[in-house]
Amino acid sequence: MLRLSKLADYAVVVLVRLSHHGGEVTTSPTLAQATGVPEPTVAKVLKALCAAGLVASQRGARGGYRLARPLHAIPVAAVIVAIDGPISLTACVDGATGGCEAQETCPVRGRWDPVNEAIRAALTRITLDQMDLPSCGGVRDFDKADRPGMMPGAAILAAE
Amino acid sequence: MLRLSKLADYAVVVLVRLSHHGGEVTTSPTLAQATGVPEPTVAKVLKALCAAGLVASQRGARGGYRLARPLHAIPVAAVIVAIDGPISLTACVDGATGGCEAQETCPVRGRWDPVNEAIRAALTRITLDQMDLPSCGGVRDFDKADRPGMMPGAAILAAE
DNA sequence: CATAAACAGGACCGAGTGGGTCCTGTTGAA
DNA sequence: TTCAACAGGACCCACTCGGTCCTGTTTATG
Ligand code: FES
Ligand code: FES
Repeated sequence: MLRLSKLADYAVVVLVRLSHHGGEVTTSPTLAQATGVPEPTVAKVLKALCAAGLVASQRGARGGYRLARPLHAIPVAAVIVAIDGPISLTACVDGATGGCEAQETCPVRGRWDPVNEAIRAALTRITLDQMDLPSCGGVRDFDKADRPGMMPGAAILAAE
Repeated sequence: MLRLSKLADYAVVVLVRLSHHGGEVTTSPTLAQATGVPEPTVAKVLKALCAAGLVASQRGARGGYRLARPLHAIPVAAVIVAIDGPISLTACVDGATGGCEAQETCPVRGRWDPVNEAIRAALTRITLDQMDLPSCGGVRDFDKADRPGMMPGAAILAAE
């Protein structure tokens, strides 16, 4: 349930990895090497993050990306919004695919708002630095570059 | 972002509607009429809910469904789990689609757990009765059956 | 000034999944 | 005995998303 987009997961990985480079600009191929995520995908993610202002880009030769803010100032909500965007195309919003024509009589009209809000709050409360520090005993050998088949993907939030 | 399955939305609508029938058994066609959700889909949802123990079924002629517990005892998390199930098929769980072979070195290994937990808590805290009572001024004419094109679908939780 | 490295920002395609439908039992009240 | 209604599958199609690629544009560097 509540499937999180895999791209968003990648974004978190990339951002955390990027933070380990200090303030130095880092190229997307380098990040791809370090994370094991295919390079084009890393580039795609970084572009989105840059557009959202989470990372700053340096164009031209010797260019690359740099964190725009420290990790502890980036809530996961910001990352998710940057990647997946505030997908407004609900059936309720625009009548794109035969949307609900009886909005004012819908039994759950606006009923998801509190749920929505609660989740949003939870996602805003947790920042990226909390996903970086080793707290569950995992191996943290980030210095070893090129991890072959690493594929971040705790991309599903299973309930219970 | 965080797209909620549409079936889960349907389930909430059906459950709330079902609660308005008191303890009387109600057929799925009746519920389909009342909610506007296509009948086969309602049946599908009800089967899942029955399997999860959220509703009780009465087989045979004059059969139907009945709430197994009052609304305030059903957290939305239970509904979502009943419908979508604790989808365990993460890339991390089974190596189905080239899953991560370097789980122990993965940078975000287990990092989503707190987020997961926070969302789960939020979803457990909110119960179905909170999605029923009119609190935002919406029209609540449940007694008028057959709503033509009603299509529940606040199925996307947009963040910010 | 020429060159190459690296980002920008699209278009594009294929696989996977979930919404929706249908069909065949099985149950049990009338 | 009959029929309404649930049980529990199988099934198909549309849509989305992950992933790739291509063509600019920018800017260090020699
Ligand atoms: S991708 Fe499965 S543990 Fe990191
Ligand atoms: S389906 Fe859009 S308001 Fe209910």
